[in-house]
Amino acid sequence: MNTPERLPRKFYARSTLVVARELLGQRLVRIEDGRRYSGIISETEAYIGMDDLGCHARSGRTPRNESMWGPAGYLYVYFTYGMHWMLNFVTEAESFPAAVLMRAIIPQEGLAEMRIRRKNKPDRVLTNGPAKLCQALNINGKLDGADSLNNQSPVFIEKMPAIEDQYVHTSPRIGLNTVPEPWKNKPWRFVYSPD
DNA sequence: AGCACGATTAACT
DNA sequence: GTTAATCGTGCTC
Repeated sequence: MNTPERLPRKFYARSTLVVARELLGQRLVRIEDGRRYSGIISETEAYIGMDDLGCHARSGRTPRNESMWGPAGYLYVYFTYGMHWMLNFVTEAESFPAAVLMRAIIPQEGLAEMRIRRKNKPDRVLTNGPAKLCQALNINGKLDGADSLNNQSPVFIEKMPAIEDQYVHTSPRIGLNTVPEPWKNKPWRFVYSPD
Protein backbone atom coordinates (compact mmCIF):
# COMPACT_ATOMS: atom_id res chain seq x y z
CA MET A 1 0.00 0.00 0.00
CA ASN A 2 1.41 3.38 -1.02
CA THR A 3 2.13 6.06 1.53
CA PRO A 4 -0.32 8.92 0.88
CA GLU A 5 1.16 12.21 -0.26
CA ARG A 6 0.86 15.36 1.78
CA LEU A 7 -1.35 18.10 0.38
CA PRO A 8 0.98 20.55 -1.40
CA ARG A 9 1.42 24.15 -0.32
CA LYS A 10 -0.58 25.25 -3.36
CA PHE A 11 -3.58 23.51 -1.85
CA TYR A 12 -3.52 25.87 1.13
CA ALA A 13 -2.60 28.99 -0.86
CA ARG A 14 -6.16 29.48 -2.16
CA SER A 15 -9.46 30.95 -1.03
CA THR A 16 -9.95 29.96 2.62
CA LEU A 17 -13.53 28.88 1.91
CA VAL A 18 -12.36 26.46 -0.78
CA VAL A 19 -9.60 25.12 1.46
CA ALA A 20 -11.99 24.66 4.39
CA ARG A 21 -14.45 22.76 2.15
CA GLU A 22 -11.81 20.58 0.52
CA LEU A 23 -10.07 19.70 3.77
CA LEU A 24 -13.13 17.62 4.67
CA GLY A 25 -12.24 13.96 4.15
CA GLN A 26 -8.49 14.58 4.24
CA ARG A 27 -6.34 12.92 6.92
CA LEU A 28 -4.88 14.94 9.77
CA VAL A 29 -1.71 13.25 11.05
CA ARG A 30 0.27 13.79 14.26
CA ILE A 31 3.65 12.06 14.64
CA GLU A 32 5.05 11.65 18.13
CA ASP A 33 7.96 9.41 19.18
CA GLY A 34 7.73 7.79 15.75
CA ARG A 35 4.09 6.83 16.29
CA ARG A 36 1.19 8.01 14.16
CA TYR A 37 -2.05 9.46 15.49
CA SER A 38 -4.58 10.43 12.83
CA GLY A 39 -8.15 11.04 11.81
CA ILE A 40 -10.29 12.07 8.86
CA ILE A 41 -11.22 15.74 9.00
CA SER A 42 -14.99 16.02 9.46
CA GLU A 43 -15.57 19.63 10.52
CA THR A 44 -13.77 22.90 9.69
CA GLU A 45 -14.29 26.65 9.88
CA ALA A 46 -12.86 29.48 7.79
CA TYR A 47 -11.45 32.68 9.34
CA ILE A 48 -10.66 35.24 6.69
CA GLY A 49 -8.66 38.43 7.10
CA MET A 50 -8.81 41.59 9.20
CA ASP A 51 -12.29 42.52 7.93
CA ASP A 52 -13.77 39.31 9.35
CA LEU A 53 -14.82 40.38 12.85
CA GLY A 54 -14.99 36.74 13.93
CA CYS A 55 -11.30 36.28 13.09
CA HIS A 56 -8.47 36.89 15.55
CA ALA A 57 -6.79 39.03 12.89
CA ARG A 58 -9.53 41.66 13.38
CA SER A 59 -7.42 43.46 16.01
CA GLY A 60 -4.28 43.53 13.87
CA ARG A 61 -1.02 41.68 14.06
CA THR A 62 -0.10 40.65 17.63
CA PRO A 63 2.27 38.07 19.11
CA ARG A 64 -0.66 35.71 19.61
CA ASN A 65 -2.03 35.75 16.07
CA GLU A 66 1.28 36.33 14.27
CA SER A 67 1.18 32.90 12.60
CA MET A 68 -1.95 33.80 10.63
CA TRP A 69 0.13 36.20 8.55
CA GLY A 70 2.62 33.49 7.65
CA PRO A 71 2.86 31.30 4.55
CA ALA A 72 0.10 28.90 3.57
CA GLY A 73 0.41 25.46 5.12
CA TYR A 74 1.90 26.71 8.40
CA LEU A 75 0.21 25.97 11.74
CA TYR A 76 -1.62 28.54 13.85
CA VAL A 77 -2.14 27.07 17.33
CA TYR A 78 -3.62 29.25 20.07
CA PHE A 79 -4.80 29.00 23.67
CA THR A 80 -8.30 30.02 24.80
CA TYR A 81 -10.75 29.83 27.71
CA GLY A 82 -7.79 29.46 30.06
CA MET A 83 -7.41 25.77 29.24
CA HIS A 84 -7.91 24.83 25.60
CA TRP A 85 -5.68 24.66 22.49
CA MET A 86 -7.02 25.10 18.95
CA LEU A 87 -5.37 23.97 15.71
CA ASN A 88 -5.55 25.90 12.42
CA PHE A 89 -3.86 25.65 9.03
CA VAL A 90 -2.83 28.99 7.51
CA THR A 91 -4.29 29.76 4.08
CA GLU A 92 -4.09 32.25 1.18
CA ALA A 93 -1.12 34.46 0.31
CA GLU A 94 1.64 35.20 2.81
CA SER A 95 0.87 38.43 4.73
CA PHE A 96 -2.89 37.94 4.30
CA PRO A 97 -4.15 36.68 7.69
CA ALA A 98 -6.46 33.71 7.22
CA ALA A 99 -6.73 30.12 8.44
CA VAL A 100 -8.92 27.04 8.71
CA LEU A 101 -9.83 25.77 12.20
CA MET A 102 -9.87 21.99 12.70
CA ARG A 103 -13.12 21.37 14.60
CA ALA A 104 -13.49 17.59 14.43
CA ILE A 105 -11.87 14.43 13.08
CA ILE A 106 -12.94 10.79 12.82
CA PRO A 107 -10.13 8.90 14.61
CA GLN A 108 -8.17 6.40 12.49
CA GLU A 109 -4.76 5.61 14.00
CA GLY A 110 -3.61 5.69 17.63
CA LEU A 111 -7.02 5.18 19.25
CA ALA A 112 -5.62 3.52 22.38
CA GLU A 113 -3.43 6.50 23.27
CA MET A 114 -6.19 8.95 22.35
CA ARG A 115 -8.54 7.25 24.79
CA ILE A 116 -5.99 7.66 27.59
CA ARG A 117 -5.42 11.34 26.76
CA ARG A 118 -9.19 11.89 26.66
CA LYS A 119 -9.70 10.34 30.10
CA ASN A 120 -11.42 7.23 28.74
CA LYS A 121 -14.40 9.18 27.51
CA PRO A 122 -16.65 7.30 25.03
CA ASP A 123 -15.16 6.98 21.52
CA ARG A 124 -17.88 9.16 20.04
CA VAL A 125 -16.57 12.20 21.97
CA LEU A 126 -12.86 11.49 21.51
CA THR A 127 -12.20 14.11 18.81
CA ASN A 128 -15.56 15.78 18.04
CA GLY A 129 -14.50 19.29 19.09
CA PRO A 130 -11.60 21.64 18.37
CA ALA A 131 -10.09 21.40 21.87
CA LYS A 132 -10.89 17.68 22.13
CA LEU A 133 -8.91 16.79 19.02
CA CYS A 134 -5.94 18.84 20.24
CA GLN A 135 -6.08 16.95 23.54
CA ALA A 136 -6.30 13.57 21.78
CA LEU A 137 -3.40 14.42 19.45
CA ASN A 138 -1.34 16.26 22.10
CA ILE A 139 -1.26 19.50 20.11
CA ASN A 140 -0.23 22.63 22.00
CA GLY A 141 1.47 26.02 21.62
CA LYS A 142 4.87 24.50 20.95
CA LEU A 143 3.58 23.71 17.46
CA ASP A 144 2.43 27.27 16.72
CA GLY A 145 4.17 28.68 13.67
CA ALA A 146 5.51 25.34 12.43
CA ASP A 147 5.51 24.51 8.71
CA SER A 148 3.31 21.45 8.14
CA LEU A 149 5.09 20.91 4.81
CA ASN A 150 8.54 20.64 6.33
CA ASN A 151 9.62 16.99 6.08
CA GLN A 152 10.21 16.84 9.85
CA SER A 153 6.83 18.34 10.73
CA PRO A 154 5.03 16.43 13.50
CA VAL A 155 1.65 17.64 12.20
CA PHE A 156 0.50 17.53 8.57
CA ILE A 157 -2.37 16.53 6.27
CA GLU A 158 -2.34 13.58 3.87
CA LYS A 159 -4.25 13.52 0.59
CA MET A 160 -7.33 11.32 0.55
CA PRO A 161 -10.22 10.96 -1.93
CA ALA A 162 -12.42 14.05 -2.24
CA ILE A 163 -15.79 14.10 -0.48
CA GLU A 164 -18.87 14.61 -2.67
CA ASP A 165 -21.13 17.62 -2.04
CA GLN A 166 -23.94 15.29 -1.06
CA TYR A 167 -22.16 14.56 2.24
CA VAL A 168 -21.25 18.17 3.04
CA HIS A 169 -23.26 20.90 4.66
CA THR A 170 -22.47 24.40 5.91
CA SER A 171 -23.65 26.48 8.85
CA PRO A 172 -22.67 29.61 10.77
CA ARG A 173 -19.45 29.32 12.75
CA ILE A 174 -19.72 28.13 16.35
CA GLY A 175 -19.07 30.21 19.45
CA LEU A 176 -19.03 33.71 17.93
CA ASN A 177 -21.42 34.94 20.58
CA THR A 178 -20.49 38.63 20.62
CA VAL A 179 -19.47 38.96 16.96
CA PRO A 180 -21.63 41.44 14.98
CA GLU A 181 -23.48 40.68 11.78
CA PRO A 182 -22.87 39.87 9.04
CA TRP A 183 -19.88 37.96 10.34
CA LYS A 184 -21.69 36.07 13.07
CA ASN A 185 -23.87 34.20 10.58
CA LYS A 186 -21.58 33.75 7.60
CA PRO A 187 -21.96 30.07 6.62
CA TRP A 188 -18.27 29.42 6.98
CA ARG A 189 -18.48 26.16 8.92
CA PHE A 190 -18.17 22.96 6.87
CA VAL A 191 -19.33 19.57 8.11
CA TYR A 192 -18.78 16.14 6.55
CA SER A 193 -21.52 13.64 7.43
CA PRO A 194 -20.78 10.13 6.10
CA ASP A 195 -23.85 7.96 5.16
C1' DA B 1 -3.17 48.09 36.96
C1' DG B 2 -7.68 46.40 36.27
C1' DC B 3 -11.12 44.10 33.79
C1' DA B 4 -14.19 41.61 30.54
C1' DC B 5 -14.26 37.84 27.77
C1' DG B 6 -13.06 34.01 24.65
C1' DA B 7 -13.04 30.07 17.38
C1' DT B 8 -14.70 25.31 24.65
C1' DT B 9 -15.75 21.53 27.53
C1' DA B 10 -17.84 18.85 31.09
C1' DA B 11 -21.03 18.44 34.42
C1' DC B 12 -24.91 19.65 35.91
C1' DT B 13 -30.77 20.39 36.31
C1' DG C 1 -31.63 23.85 28.96
C1' DT C 2 -27.54 26.32 32.48
C1' DT C 3 -23.05 27.17 34.36
C1' DA C 4 -18.21 26.70 36.45
C1' DA C 5 -13.58 26.04 35.21
C1' DT C 6 -9.37 28.85 34.23
C1' DC C 7 -5.98 32.38 32.39
C1' DG C 8 -3.88 34.90 28.34
C1' DT C 9 -5.08 38.68 25.70
C1' DG C 10 -6.52 43.18 24.30
C1' DC C 11 -8.81 47.18 25.74
C1' DT C 12 -9.66 51.04 29.00
C1' DC C 13 -8.22 53.94 32.66
